[in-house]
Amino acid sequence: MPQPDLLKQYGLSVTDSRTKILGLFLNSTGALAHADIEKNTAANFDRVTVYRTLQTFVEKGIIHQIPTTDNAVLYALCKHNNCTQGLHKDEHVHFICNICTKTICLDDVVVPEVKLPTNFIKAQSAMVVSGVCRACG
Amino acid sequence: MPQPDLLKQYGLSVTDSRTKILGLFLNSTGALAHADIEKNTAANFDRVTVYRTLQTFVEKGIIHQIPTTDNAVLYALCKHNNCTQGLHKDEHVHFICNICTKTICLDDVVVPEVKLPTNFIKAQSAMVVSGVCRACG
DNA sequence: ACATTATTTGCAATTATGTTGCAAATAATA
DNA sequence: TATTATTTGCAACATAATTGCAAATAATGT
Repeated sequence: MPQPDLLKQYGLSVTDSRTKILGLFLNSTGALAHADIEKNTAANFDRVTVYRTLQTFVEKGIIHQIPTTDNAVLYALCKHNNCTQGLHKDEHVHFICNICTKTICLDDVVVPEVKLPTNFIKAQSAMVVSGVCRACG
Repeated sequence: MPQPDLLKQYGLSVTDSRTKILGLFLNSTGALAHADIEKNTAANFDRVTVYRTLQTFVEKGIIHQIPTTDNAVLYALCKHNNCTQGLHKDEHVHFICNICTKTICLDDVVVPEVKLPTNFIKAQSAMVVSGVCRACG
């Protein structure tokens, strides 16, 4: 589906920045940082616009934030369509390659369950694995 | 072991800031953020000193950085003594309580293994679970 | 205990990161 | 195409983090 239709489907008005930024995600294998987006859009959008676009996409369930070990802020597309307004359900493992430094969503690797100590109640869980990715191995 | 001896053991010169900041970690149940440290040291150390002290502790394997889902930067003591210069081996699960917002190291809950896709090679893994902790449940 | 050497600290300046209000520009709609 | 609603970009602000360098402090050898 082309970007404009995708945006409409999520109830968003179609603007230049949204179309281009969504395009970046659709054409990227790994996750993107705020800085990647600022650099890679030929048309330069204001920092604020990028922040607000990313925020909107997260709220609508188009992209999700990725937990990292080094506390960088990364985003990637929600590929299984079970994310909705504000509720993200992408409990898949994320992989950080130490060679190419890309972060990849392992969409088919589910975060395993763990046995918590008594009286701890789980709501959500996230897992990040680092190492060498397929492309670099 | 008192802080000064601990510092010496790690090959660090004993200074006021290091002793006090290490003391904070030793007396704390949960993880600490940079801000916690700035607030809780009676003697006010410069922000830069706090940053550099934390960095030194991480390098020496005294504390480790904790992955969080909301990209806050948190540190906690390495309790099992298998962390060395630059190489951290604390693959335990971290728990974030949504009520008291504390982050707790579940030192005895090991991060489970996952089956990665073909040609992905694992080096390290981290897991964060959020929910309600024992104290708040 | 003290002088010398090495390390650490704090300050100032700089850079990066993220937020808010508001007027102008753009998109949706009727 | 006119009207309304939304979005953008600017300016200002707030916070977080890094660097160079001189002064202060700790370690070392005698």
